[in-house]
Parts: sequence; C-alpha cells; structure tokens
Amino acid sequence: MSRRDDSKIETRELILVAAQSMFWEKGADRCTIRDIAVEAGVSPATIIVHFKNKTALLEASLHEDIEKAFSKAQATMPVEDGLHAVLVHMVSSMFSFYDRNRELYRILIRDTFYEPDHENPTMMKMLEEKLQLIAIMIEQEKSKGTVRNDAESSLAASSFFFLYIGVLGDLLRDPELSVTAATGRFSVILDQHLTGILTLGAGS
Amino acid sequence: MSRRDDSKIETRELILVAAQSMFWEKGADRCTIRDIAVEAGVSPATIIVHFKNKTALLEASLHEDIEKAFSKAQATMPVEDGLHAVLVHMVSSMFSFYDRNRELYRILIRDTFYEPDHENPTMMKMLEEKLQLIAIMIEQEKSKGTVRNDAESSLAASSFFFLYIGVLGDLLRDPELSVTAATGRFSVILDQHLTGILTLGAGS
DNA sequence: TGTACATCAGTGAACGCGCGTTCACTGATGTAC
DNA sequence: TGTACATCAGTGAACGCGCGTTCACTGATGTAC
Repeated sequence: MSRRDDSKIETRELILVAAQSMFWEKGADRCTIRDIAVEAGVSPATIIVHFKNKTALLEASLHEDIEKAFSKAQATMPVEDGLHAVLVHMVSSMFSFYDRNRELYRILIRDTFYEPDHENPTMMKMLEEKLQLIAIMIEQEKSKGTVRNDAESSLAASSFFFLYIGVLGDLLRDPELSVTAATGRFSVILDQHLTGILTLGAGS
Repeated sequence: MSRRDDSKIETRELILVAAQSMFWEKGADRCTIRDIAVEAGVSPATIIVHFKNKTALLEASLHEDIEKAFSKAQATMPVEDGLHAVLVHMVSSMFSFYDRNRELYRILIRDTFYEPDHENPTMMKMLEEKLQLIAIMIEQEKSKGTVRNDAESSLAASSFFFLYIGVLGDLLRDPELSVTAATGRFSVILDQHLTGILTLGAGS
C-alpha cells in the first residue's frame, strides 16, 4: 500500500462520511453531489472519480450500516424458538433499523431495487447473499423435520423476502404505521405463509 | 359540456396518445416532456397544465391499458378450478401483459410504488382496489370452506400481492426470465403460501 | 544515492441536457345586460 | 338579437437548478536508470 493509495482511500473515506451526514440530514433527493463535495472539502469531480454516480455513492454510504444491523440481528437470533420466531426477530430488527430514517431507505430501495441494467449492484448483491442464508436456514429446518422436504427452499427464501420487502414498503411509505404494528403484520403474514391458509386436505 | 371543455379534453387526449407512443418507443427515462409536446403538437407548458409532472403523465397514459388487461383476465378466470388456479391465471395474464414492455413497466412501478408523499396516487389507488377484490375472493373461499376461517383475509390479500409484485419484479428486472418461468415460479410460491411449508402439526 | 521522467489523484470550470415553473400574451369561447 | 366584457386553454420563451461528463491542468508520488 503506497502513500498514493493511502491518500486515495482517505479521500474516499472523507467523501463517504460527508455523504452519510448530508444524506441523513437533508434526504437523498434534496442534496446534491456539489453539496457533499463542499461538505467533504473536495471537488465535485473528485466524487465522480471515486463513485460512478449519486446512487452508487448512496449505496456505498449506507451499505455498511445495513450489514452491521443485519449481523447484530443475526447474532441475537432466538434459535431455540423455531423458524417463525427467528424470522420475525430478524425482520423486527431490520424494521427498527430502517425506522431511523424511513425516507432515506425508501429512496435507497427505489434507486437500487428497481434500477434498470443492474448499474449499481451493491444492494442487489447483498440481497442475493441474504437469500442464500435464508435458504440454508430453511434447509436446516428440513433436516430438523419442521419444514416439509418437498418445499423448494430457494423459492421459500424468495417468498420470505417478498413478504418482508412488501411489509417494509408499507412501513417506509406510511408514516402512521409503527414498527410494532408492521412487525405484527409481518408476524401474521409469515404465520399464514408457514402454516398455509387453506383448510387441511384442501391443498392443490 | 361546453366547446371550451370539449377542446380541453381533446388536447388532453392528444397529449395522452402522443405520450403513450413516445413512452412506448423510447422508454420513459429516455423521452422528455418536450419530445411528447412536439409529437402531440402542443407547447410543453400545455402538458404541465394538464398533468402535474412526467410521472403523472406516465401513470395517466398507462393506467387505462392496465385496467383493461386486468378486466380481461378477470373475465376469463377459471372459477371452478379453485383459488390457486384462479390466482395463477390472474398473475399469468398480467405477466403476459407487462411482458410487452418490461422496461417501461419497471419504471412505472419504481416511480409510483416507491414515490414519496403519495404525490401521484393513481396507481396506488388501483392497487388498493385490487387488494379489496382479492380480500373478497378469499372471504368467499372461507364461506365455501376451502380457506380457514381464522385466516385474516386482508392480510392474506396483501401477502398475495407481495408475492405477485415480488415475482413481477424478478420478471421486469431479468431479461432472461420468461413469462412461463416466472409464472411457474409464482405457482410454486403460491402453493407454498396456500398450503404452508411446515410439516403438519408443527405450525406456531 | 541522485536525477529525469512517468504516473495518477485531485482540481475547478465549463458544457449540454432535462426538469418544473414562471411569465406576459393571444384569441376563442362564454356570459351579463 | 347584439354588444361589451370576463374567462380561460393554450403559447413560447426564459429561468434556475441538478445531473453526469469533459477538459486541460497541477503537483505529489512512484520508478527506471
């Protein structure tokens, strides 16, 4: 690692810190790359040198905290209480995390999840990782005998994620909806998903 | 209805037709209000008089076709084949519809579903309507005895929608994913959702 | 070790573009009398 | 019925702003010899 590389990393860090505080305070839509450049004490062109565009900068500045929140949630999973409790715990933790700035994370999802051409893959990659993790958890439940062996685990993981992102969307969209209420909503939805809503024997 | 109102409606219609063809051909992100104004033979300012902004125009120009596609799907529902078949039919029909221009509908979802402040409520209103409809269908299944009475129907409708929009997102995002494959994916996911993935008696 | 040159992170100003908004206006249509 | 005025849809040009990109450049750091 040369001095040149060191100072490049330093500049990058300066930009990230400035971006984080500006995005956090003013909202992603209401602050410009020029704003962040002033805050970081660098030229606007320097930001483009380090990050392809505003969305890439947004992703980079939020990614780490999200990972941390997820790891923390993962570390405190109530493993002994079964799949439903574990998943609700994860979701509840993430809801609390995103609740700290609903507006900002809504913008993040909008700009990454529905971005054309996978131009900014950071968030999508993280998503794939987590899906993998949940699929493995479901496979483990299978070997424990709590999940049916014929349940396709990667699709089950997708389902879980779709339900999660759906309720999360409700939370981020509706200021009236509390984290507690959203978690309750998810808990019921997940229960329906795990046990099925059909009467016994009526499955297709 | 005065002549003045008539001609106003006519202008609006002119703009909508132009918008539809321009959005369709160039994509929503790649065509400007000025482009559409030229195509419609009106001033750019006139478009803003009729539609608050580009997103509102996009919604207005696509809304009607989506409603038609939905109605058509609804009219051909295989009611006798049960809930799973009916829902897969609806989803499959809508997938085929959106497949005609994946890029365009992805932008539509991005700009309406994750828009802050409900500034452009057309699509969200349509969504609420459809959710209502599905909740009613589920209630009917309850009275038929195929769905458990303790299953909360509005949350079940939300779940269905979350799973639908999730797989739709996959479809719109991934050019490699065919309508058939996406429909298959949804069918399995829905089956898991209806019958549950837990082994019998292991429900929470 | 020193020298001469190459590399490259960062600069600051400018460009072209799209956006929503504003403005004074035109001229057809509607209405009061 | 006609006249005088009010209303209002639409105009076209301009504005300010944010965006990504480009450009020639500076100057510190790295490297070949």
